[in-house]
Amino acid sequence: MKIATFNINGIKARIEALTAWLDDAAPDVALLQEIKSVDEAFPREIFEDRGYNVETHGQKGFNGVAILSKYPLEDVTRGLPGDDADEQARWIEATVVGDVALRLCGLYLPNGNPAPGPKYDYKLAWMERLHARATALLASEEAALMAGDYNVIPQPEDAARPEAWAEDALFLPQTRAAFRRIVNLGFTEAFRARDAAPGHYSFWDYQRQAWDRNDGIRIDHVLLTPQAADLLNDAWIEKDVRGREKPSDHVPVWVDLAA
DNA sequence: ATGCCTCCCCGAGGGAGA
Repeated sequence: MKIATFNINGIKARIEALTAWLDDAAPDVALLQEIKSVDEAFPREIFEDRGYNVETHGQKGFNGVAILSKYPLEDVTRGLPGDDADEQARWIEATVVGDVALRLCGLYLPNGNPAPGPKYDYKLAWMERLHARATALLASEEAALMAGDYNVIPQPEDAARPEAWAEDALFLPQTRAAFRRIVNLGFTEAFRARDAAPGHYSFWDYQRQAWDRNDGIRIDHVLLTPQAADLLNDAWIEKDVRGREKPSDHVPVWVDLAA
């Protein structure tokens, strides 16, 4: 089963690039972030016509996550538990059943800038809720993954210019520690399990010719429970998508599971 | 580099992103 996570930066602006990518790359499952659409406005027919089941958790203007799947999506839940007052659409879960059942969690972790400040407080609180959900997911002993835009640069080698991010919410020690604390519960970070080399990125800013200068950061991640990690065939970043027509500023990050 | 683009809201210019 080939699964990709992709921050598309707006479904309306990305519909042509996204459908071209789907037709070419043919993921079994695509976890999408930043759909920037309410559920009613999401063009689900375009994907259903291509054989995908569609589940969305959108909101007006920004944020929003979705799952496209060639397998039926079961037991769908929306919203990260732990704060009933949180109205931001950043989390969706569903189960797919291939050779084995696999729980999918799609996430769009808050950016958190400027730090310090209320937005950074929200990011850290959200990561604490993620830690709680991750703990429960491990306790279930299911094959499961949490994939999406984490807005976390885990290590200096995940940025072309780490010094430029020293004061940024994506790279502050407290951010990286919160991420490590989740991974260290027992998850496998799929890409790093396959490739330990520096210089692999999943985001390049639209500004300052960041793509042309390869001034990127790696912030889109797939975390696997042990039961899912046992199924890992491969993981990779589809870098060339960034150089296509009217691209998102992120590119797809993939795993291939024996599931 | 106090965001130089891009996308969203709408229908001008501001919020958000990273």
